[in-house]
Amino acid sequence: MRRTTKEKAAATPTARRGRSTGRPTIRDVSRLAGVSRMTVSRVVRGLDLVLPETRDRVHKAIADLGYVPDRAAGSLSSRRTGFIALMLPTLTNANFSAAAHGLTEVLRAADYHMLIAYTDYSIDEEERQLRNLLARRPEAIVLTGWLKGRMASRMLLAADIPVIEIADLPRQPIGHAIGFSNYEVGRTAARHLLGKGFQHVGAIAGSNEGDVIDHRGEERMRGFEDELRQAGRSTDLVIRQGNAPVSYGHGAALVPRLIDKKIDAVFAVSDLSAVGVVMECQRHGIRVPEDLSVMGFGDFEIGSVINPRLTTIHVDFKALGQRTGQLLLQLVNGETTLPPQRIDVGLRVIERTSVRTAG
Amino acid sequence: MRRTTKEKAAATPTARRGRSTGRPTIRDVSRLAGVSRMTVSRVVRGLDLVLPETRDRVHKAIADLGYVPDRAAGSLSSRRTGFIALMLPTLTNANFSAAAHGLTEVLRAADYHMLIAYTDYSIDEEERQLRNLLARRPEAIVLTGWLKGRMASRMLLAADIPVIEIADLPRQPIGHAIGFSNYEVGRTAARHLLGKGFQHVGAIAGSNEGDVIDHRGEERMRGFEDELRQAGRSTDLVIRQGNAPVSYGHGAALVPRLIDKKIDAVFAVSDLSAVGVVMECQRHGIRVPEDLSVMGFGDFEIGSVINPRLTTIHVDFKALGQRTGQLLLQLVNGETTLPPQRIDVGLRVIERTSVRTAG
DNA sequence: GGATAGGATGTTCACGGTAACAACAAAGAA
DNA sequence: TTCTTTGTTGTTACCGTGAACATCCTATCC
Repeated sequence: MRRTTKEKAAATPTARRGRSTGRPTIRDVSRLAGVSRMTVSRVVRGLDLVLPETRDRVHKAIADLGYVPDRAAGSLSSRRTGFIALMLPTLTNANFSAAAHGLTEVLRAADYHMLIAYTDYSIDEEERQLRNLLARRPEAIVLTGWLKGRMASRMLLAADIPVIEIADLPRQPIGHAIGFSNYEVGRTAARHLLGKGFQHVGAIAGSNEGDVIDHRGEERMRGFEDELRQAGRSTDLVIRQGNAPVSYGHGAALVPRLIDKKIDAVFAVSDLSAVGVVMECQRHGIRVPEDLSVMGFGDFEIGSVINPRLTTIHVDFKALGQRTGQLLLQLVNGETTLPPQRIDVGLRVIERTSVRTAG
Repeated sequence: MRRTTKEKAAATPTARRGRSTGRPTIRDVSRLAGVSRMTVSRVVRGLDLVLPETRDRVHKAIADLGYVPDRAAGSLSSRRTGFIALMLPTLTNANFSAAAHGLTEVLRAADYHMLIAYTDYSIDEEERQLRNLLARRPEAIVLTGWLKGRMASRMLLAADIPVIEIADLPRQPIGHAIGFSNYEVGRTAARHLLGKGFQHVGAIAGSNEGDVIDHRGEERMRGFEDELRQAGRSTDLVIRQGNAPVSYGHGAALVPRLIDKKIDAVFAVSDLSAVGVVMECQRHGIRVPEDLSVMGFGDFEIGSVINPRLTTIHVDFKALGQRTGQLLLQLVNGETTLPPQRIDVGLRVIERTSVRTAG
């Protein structure tokens, strides 16, 4: 020790004053190591301004006490929380969790922590969750919803942090946007099926009633219908029924109506629903794709496993998450002057065997 | 205003001193509403000690400024962060995310926020992630792994917060435990298949090599093998191959070996792997269950959709998450004297049609 | 030898809230 | 009337850390 610190030592180290808990703080470490709190702080943050000998003494004290720095206190002082907020409709969708996964991967390396909230497709939850997230002072926020509320926008504005909207590319982005067009997904699906020569092209999606709303699915249907109209076809075979999030059961339940309507090719709003259709068809002795062609969206793993393998539309959600992470890092590391980015990660049809060539 | 506050007003409200950012703070609200910061704090927390007239004035100021309280600052002072930490192996497993979902649901109502970290089945990540979590000062922590490291235990101890281990019931719980026995899963599966009269009973699981380890799957295999031995059967037909987390491809890839070994009933470590087996069998013209009976674990939704529907073992992960949430709330609300709980949520065989009755 | 530069460490104060307690007014009790 | 109680609001002092700046020491240079 080159110098004696003037930091006052408590008469009894065990005597805790005020509101403090029993957890070791930076002060305990500093006393044990015989240095100032600031020196400990420097060691903890790996600032490399400290003599190796001192550093080792501090590290030993940290290990002895099982000290873990309090990031809440740290961020209060430094104005950097190391949080990135992420708002999702649900955790139980493989594509969203793939995006979250890609995001986390990139940010983890930079010592950022994702703060995840999800709304279960409920609009009311959105504002509540947003407030909760912002209260943690994230350095940036990633949204998947279409934030509508006036109060929500006000809060986002006051928060004054970078905003990235992912998954669906909004027409009027709040800040940056990385994703793809669900509208184009619908158009692409319709174009693909029409191109195969089908006469009775239908689609199945959830209906949007009450508080639970799936904008993304509805966008896909809009695109699908527009493409149908443009080709001079009727949109009567587009069926909306059941609530988001749709799953296997959704598709299975709609098979009777598909038969009723004599549909020969159907686009399902999600691969899960499409798989449900295929499996239910097997039970009814309806051959896929001979009697009914089925196309999905999302390229969920299960689609590539079933018989026949599912034709679908692929979007690389993990890459989407990773790109978001990279942009995020640029933004929080000072490149605040970056003009609003709008990145379309695109989509592509994966042709497998659940769609035949007709006519 | 009944009294004039002595809180010093800045000469120029816009002039920011020190390190502060542009975001409105409780002080800005207090000035605008003409009350003390403490009064604002009471209104924000809904403490109902404030005159309605004053409360309204404060609410208006909050709305005007778009003020969102800083929870980091609040928790530093109150010693309550409102965080519950959750460590998972992965987010992309439907059962784990169901548990996370159930947990979040319960805690959300009590204004707690889940802080999620996941390790991707890597041991090295575990300690790093644990440190990151503890740095946020969660009021309790929920673990799914088997924490091994000495340092990890030291940190957990120093954190001095309730610990709940979920999913797998450990032999020596650190604190509380809610879950089921993966060992029993294996035994139950073996018993079920043996009870059906099969002669060549096998199983497929991941192998545990390198840093990536799936304790849970291995436990199931241990139980399976023990039951086999106890029945005087050979365990030669238990195949370990591929890394956790296993998915559809795992099962599909192992079908040739199942044929090779003339296995007539197989237990897959996970439904996903089992579904892979079933689908691949269809491609090879192997009939399920006539030629090969298949049993899975986890009761994933897809299992109830495929043909034939998958016989499996069900554990109610969502309920598991909810019960964890309820216990958590008891623990953080003062019931610290609660003796260590050990709750077995049990498991049950779901008989469907992928397993036949033999001999 | 004295001035200067730079490395290692220390001190002070602010970050944005809240616990604890104090102060004061109005209403009720003795 | 005076004392006590109750309800509302304010003041003070922290919570644990980091930014900014200060200080001390050693090495180097002319």
